[in-house]
Amino acid sequence: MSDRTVPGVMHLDLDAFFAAVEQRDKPSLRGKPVVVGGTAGRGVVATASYEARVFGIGSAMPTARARRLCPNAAYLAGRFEAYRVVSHQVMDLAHELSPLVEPLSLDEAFVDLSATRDDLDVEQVTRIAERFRADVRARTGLTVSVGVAATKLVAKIASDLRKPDALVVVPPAEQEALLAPMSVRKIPGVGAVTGDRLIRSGVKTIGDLAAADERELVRMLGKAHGTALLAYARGVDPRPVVAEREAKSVSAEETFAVDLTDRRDLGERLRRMADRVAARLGASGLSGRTVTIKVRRYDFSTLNRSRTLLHATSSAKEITQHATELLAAIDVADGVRLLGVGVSGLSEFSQTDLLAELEPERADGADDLHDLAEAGQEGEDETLESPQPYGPSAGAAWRPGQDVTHGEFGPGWVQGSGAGRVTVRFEGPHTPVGRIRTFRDDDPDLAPTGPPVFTPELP
DNA sequence: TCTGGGGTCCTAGGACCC
DNA sequence: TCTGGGGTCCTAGGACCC
Repeated sequence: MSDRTVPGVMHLDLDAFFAAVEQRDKPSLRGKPVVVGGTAGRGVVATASYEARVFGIGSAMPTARARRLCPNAAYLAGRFEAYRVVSHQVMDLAHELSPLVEPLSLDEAFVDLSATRDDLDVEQVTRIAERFRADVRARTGLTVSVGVAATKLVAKIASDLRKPDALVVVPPAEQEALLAPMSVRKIPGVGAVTGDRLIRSGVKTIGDLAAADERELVRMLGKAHGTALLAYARGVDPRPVVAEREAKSVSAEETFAVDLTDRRDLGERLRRMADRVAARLGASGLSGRTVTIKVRRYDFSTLNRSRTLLHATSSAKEITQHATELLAAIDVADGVRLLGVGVSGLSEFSQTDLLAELEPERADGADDLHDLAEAGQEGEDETLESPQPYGPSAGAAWRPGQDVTHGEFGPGWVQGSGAGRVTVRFEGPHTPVGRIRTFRDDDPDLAPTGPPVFTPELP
């Protein structure tokens, strides 16, 4: 475990990650504004390239607004397969530094450098971190910002301090002076609501927070949040770097292009989302006892309804059954904007699941305390790859950014589509800027592919 | 400007048990 | 007949993160 007087915690954060992978793989986008996220009507920005940020575009902004701010940016739907490959490469490099790597998302992780070394000092961690950053660049072609400090809190703040492509090491002795003048909003966990509450009560900086009264903070923010924030502000952060945390829930949700009111329509979508959740549970050998649905209404108010079973399940039919019953009790007449299904209270594959797998015919549930509820009344068997007859991606067989290949022109990517046409630019990570061609969107020579292979330059 | 999708953690109240 | 305190589980909602 890390010693709080030694700069042993490293935080890594890939710069504008999704957009950077797109620019790497699409030469025509290098140096240009690129926005990755939901491209349909109700989409929001996941990542904007630094060139796009100049126009005021940032994460979580509605894409419609981003388009007004910068109509000429490239708007791409995202290629998570490609992002996962890169993320893996970076996490592998992190594991070369320490066995204690805690991923926070595809593009962020903590690494406990002190797990394998004693007596770390500022010079040593600087060397380690700079070599790591060079390795990431050579292996993936991307830049990563890194912060190193004695605690998670300070390491994370440090990695953000001089982004992009920067290393900031905070010697423990300088930590307090660094934090004190910063806005309380810089503390991860202090968002819009907590930030406003603090600022309205006169607590603007981390220094102010460190001097605040604990009882007052607890009254304002609750026990856990109040005491934790006060400790952070005073430089106290005992959280260890924890490798491999187990998943606590699995869910799927969808925001519709237009609000829905039709129960059959909603039920069908609920069933498809339950299929996806069940497939993911099955793939990771998990099942769960609590089924939850989420309903966001036309006015953005959000309801959750859940039910805890006597046994754990990963069955699509069973999840659908319970989710459908939960939905039946909700008034949808005014319009549903988003619908979701989740399973929590997870455990490793349960007995019932094994039985169901071994004896698919038998559903008598004799050994089952709960009413197994003879789930699928329609008797219809769920398939994982059901076609999507409607939805926000209606008719959008070609998504912007998608990798494709053409019989005559070779590999490329979709720039845009509509009105029966697809526009493709033919280029890859190691080609010059490519030519553009437009095809009928049912051109038999055009086919989707996986991501292009990025090969690092050899030393 | 009009708000994604995948998660985590916390709080509060009520049921229930000892 | 009235009144305890603590612990756990469940449900619902909300803040927050990337």
